[in-house]
Amino acid sequence: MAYETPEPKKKSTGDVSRALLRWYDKNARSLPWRIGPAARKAGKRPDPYAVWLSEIMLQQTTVATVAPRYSEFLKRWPTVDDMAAAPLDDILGQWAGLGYYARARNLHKCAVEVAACGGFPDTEEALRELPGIGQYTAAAVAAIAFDKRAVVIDGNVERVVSRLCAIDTPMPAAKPVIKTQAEKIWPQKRSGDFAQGLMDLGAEICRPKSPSCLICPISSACEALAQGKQEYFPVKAPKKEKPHRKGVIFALINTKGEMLFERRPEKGLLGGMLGLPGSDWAPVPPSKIFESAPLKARWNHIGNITHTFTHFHLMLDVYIAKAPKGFRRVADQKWIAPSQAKLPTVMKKAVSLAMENSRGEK
DNA sequence: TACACGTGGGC
DNA sequence: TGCCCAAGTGT
Repeated sequence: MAYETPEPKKKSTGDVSRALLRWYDKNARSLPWRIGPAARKAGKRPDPYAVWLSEIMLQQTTVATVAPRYSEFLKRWPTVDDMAAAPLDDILGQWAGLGYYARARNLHKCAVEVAACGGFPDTEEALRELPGIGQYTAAAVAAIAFDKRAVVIDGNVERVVSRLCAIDTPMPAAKPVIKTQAEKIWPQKRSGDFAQGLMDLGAEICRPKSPSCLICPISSACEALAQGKQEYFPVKAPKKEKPHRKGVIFALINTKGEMLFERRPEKGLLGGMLGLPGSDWAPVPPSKIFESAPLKARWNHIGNITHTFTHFHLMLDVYIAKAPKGFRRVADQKWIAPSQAKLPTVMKKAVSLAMENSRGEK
């Protein structure tokens, strides 16, 4: 018998947005910064400050990581005016461990600007001018907080749309293609719910690995599924190899058991954060190891720690010593009890190793 | 356009 | 263990 399977009925673009919104109405994740679809329909609007804060924290960071940290931020600084009035170092300390510290520096800068203007602007264009707000965040805040129609494209949306339309141009060249296709399915109303629905779909159904196409509300319109190539999209360029870098780092301990920390330069890696003094991080270990030490002392090598950043692997040799009588810290240095220091993770690792080996050094 | 910029969890 | 990935932005 030569009968072919009839082509399944494809949905129109309007059908896709209706199906997605219907799915979102029933399956929206309950998140601390979110007004659910039912309350939203009843007219409840989220606080733009809360939406903005959550969006900044969620940049390249998982929902599971952000949720508790978001609540702490909101409790400490309930309004944008509170945040604007806080010292930058308090923001950075509260941000410690979250990574991408430029977000925290821009968070403060943005809060100051917004507080000075009496509130957040409500258009994508004006939001886009604020520090730390790029194309994605401007669209997200405009849509979610202000109910504006804005095409919100994050990693989830890219994945869903590239599969839906089987876009085989490799990333990031596919971005304009994805934008064009997203524009076609984007509804005029409920833009914020549609964006969040697409993101929930990407997180829970249209996952990077083993997507749950069987329960996907828009599977009948999915070209990737029709081709049996769900996981093939989005097509990505091959990754570059991470280089290895090395350095040394010094833990100086005083008689109170405090450790000497420095505030790192405002720009660049871990900018503005607290860290232990040490060498630069280069492809080779420093030739004159003790030139970067905070003083001449009997430094005791206790081992090394490793850490992988986005773009390189790092190995640091860790040295400890006890501060001699009469040692005076310089301006940007501070004595802090190690348990109380708000540190980036790589520094936490070095401090932990130093603490484990500090018997006899304090 | 390409790269700098963190971290923790999953497999 | 090591690689992939997560609601991106700035330069």
